[in-house]
Amino acid sequence: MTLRIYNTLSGQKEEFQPISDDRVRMYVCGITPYDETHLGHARAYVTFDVIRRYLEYLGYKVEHAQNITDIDDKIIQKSKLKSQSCQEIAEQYTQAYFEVMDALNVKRAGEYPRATENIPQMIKFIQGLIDKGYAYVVEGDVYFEVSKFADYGKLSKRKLDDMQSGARVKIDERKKSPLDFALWKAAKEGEPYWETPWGKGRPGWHIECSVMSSGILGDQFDIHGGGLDLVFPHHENELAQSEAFTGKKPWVKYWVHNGFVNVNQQKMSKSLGNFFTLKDIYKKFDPMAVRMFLLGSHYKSPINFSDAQLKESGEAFKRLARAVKDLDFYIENLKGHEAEEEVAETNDEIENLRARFKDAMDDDFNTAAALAVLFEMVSLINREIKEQIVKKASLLAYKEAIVELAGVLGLVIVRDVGTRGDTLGDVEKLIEERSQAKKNKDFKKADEIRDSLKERGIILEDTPQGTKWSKE
RNA sequence: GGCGCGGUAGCCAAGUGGUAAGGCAGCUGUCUGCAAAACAGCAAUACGGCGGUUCGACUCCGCCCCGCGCCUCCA
Repeated sequence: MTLRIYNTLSGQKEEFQPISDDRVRMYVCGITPYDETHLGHARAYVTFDVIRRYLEYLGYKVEHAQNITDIDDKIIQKSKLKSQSCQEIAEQYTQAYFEVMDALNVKRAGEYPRATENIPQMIKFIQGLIDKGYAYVVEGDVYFEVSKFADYGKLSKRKLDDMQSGARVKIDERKKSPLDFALWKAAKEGEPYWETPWGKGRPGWHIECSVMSSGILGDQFDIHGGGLDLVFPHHENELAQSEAFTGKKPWVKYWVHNGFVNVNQQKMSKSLGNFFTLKDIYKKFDPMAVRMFLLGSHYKSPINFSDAQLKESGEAFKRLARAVKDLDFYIENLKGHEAEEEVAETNDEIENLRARFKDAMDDDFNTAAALAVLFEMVSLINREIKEQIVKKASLLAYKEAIVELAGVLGLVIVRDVGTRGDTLGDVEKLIEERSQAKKNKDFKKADEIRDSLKERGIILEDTPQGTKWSKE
């Protein structure tokens, strides 16, 4: 099977064929850093992180760029509120963003272009649109004239007439059409501005993505992504600008959009005030529980956030992580070697599971189905350990496979168990003491040791091969 | 009004024209000094409603009901 991706532009799943054979150029709409990163953002960036990881797994070289909108109304507002420069505000929240994303194991993009660092290119781009007759200047503002671009609406499947009748926006009389959108905004008193041929001002929202994506990835590239809420107007407008400017179609081959995170069946959003920041969520839950939660359903479906859901995802993650810890333990402690046929059989099983994992991911990145394959592997491993039909060689092979596939989903299932020598030695000494106590049938003492370690977050489990310990 | 998404066991969630993955929770058993984990098994006889097409639909078609989103800054 080959990879198929749902393309918003065509409204269908399409076979994925990048513009050049061995590399994929992907642009993801990034954040406007004026507030804390919340779960909704996590959904978007985990989605594209998985897409990137899977493409890399398939052997593509992925060029991944993600913008940072470091100048905009919200930032200006916040800057006034906190008496800090826009730059400071943007920088602060950008760093906060990286922190919470790192915890989620989201790979950093190759480039993070900032709007304010690309102003000359934007001016050139806008001037080009004016020269070609797609844009006009009104009192220092520059607008894109939607009616000049025949394909307008093709991404979001809207007709100009439908929109006009339904528009609830207050109409700016200076614009030729209410749908015309700002490429450039004239500066207001006290706002940051840049000099341009048409006066002082700052960029509109959409222009940066057109300019920066093509600046880094070229006039045409493979994947452009973001949340479903960006389809209109943001991406529709970007598309119009870019294709109008270069005359090349399609600007973007595959448009990919992720669904929302809901709270009590409502979209999590800033304006509703029902958003949960990752920083706060991490106080109660492991970031991997969050990742698991996001991976548990298809990236386009709405998902409902609740503590109970995250807890459940955390439990599921633990089952996965435990399986790997167990593998380590038994690789270390299981005596003897298995027959060659057994190893061959293990490799067959792994091949089969790997193929099914790939089938799932090939179907528009079906992480929920891929995860199911991972859990089947866990069951298989646990059963074979229990029945003692596998030994070291098979266990090593299983471990390699499960870490590999979990890695494609960005799940970190192998973790440092605390390598500080003294702590480790201390724990092992206590375990030894407890084993002695158990031998002497001094269960009271044995339980005390187990309880005291539990208070330190260390769980003991007895097995026929000895006592296993792990951190919670 | 326009466009779009969803309604699968107690909960979450894949999926298929021929009687349904996986996870969480529950119950029983095995193992254990006890536990934990794991394993085995059980239970829900799970596919919004009504019609239609078909030998056969949860899966296709039509209508309806319910929930949600976008159309305005938003991942």
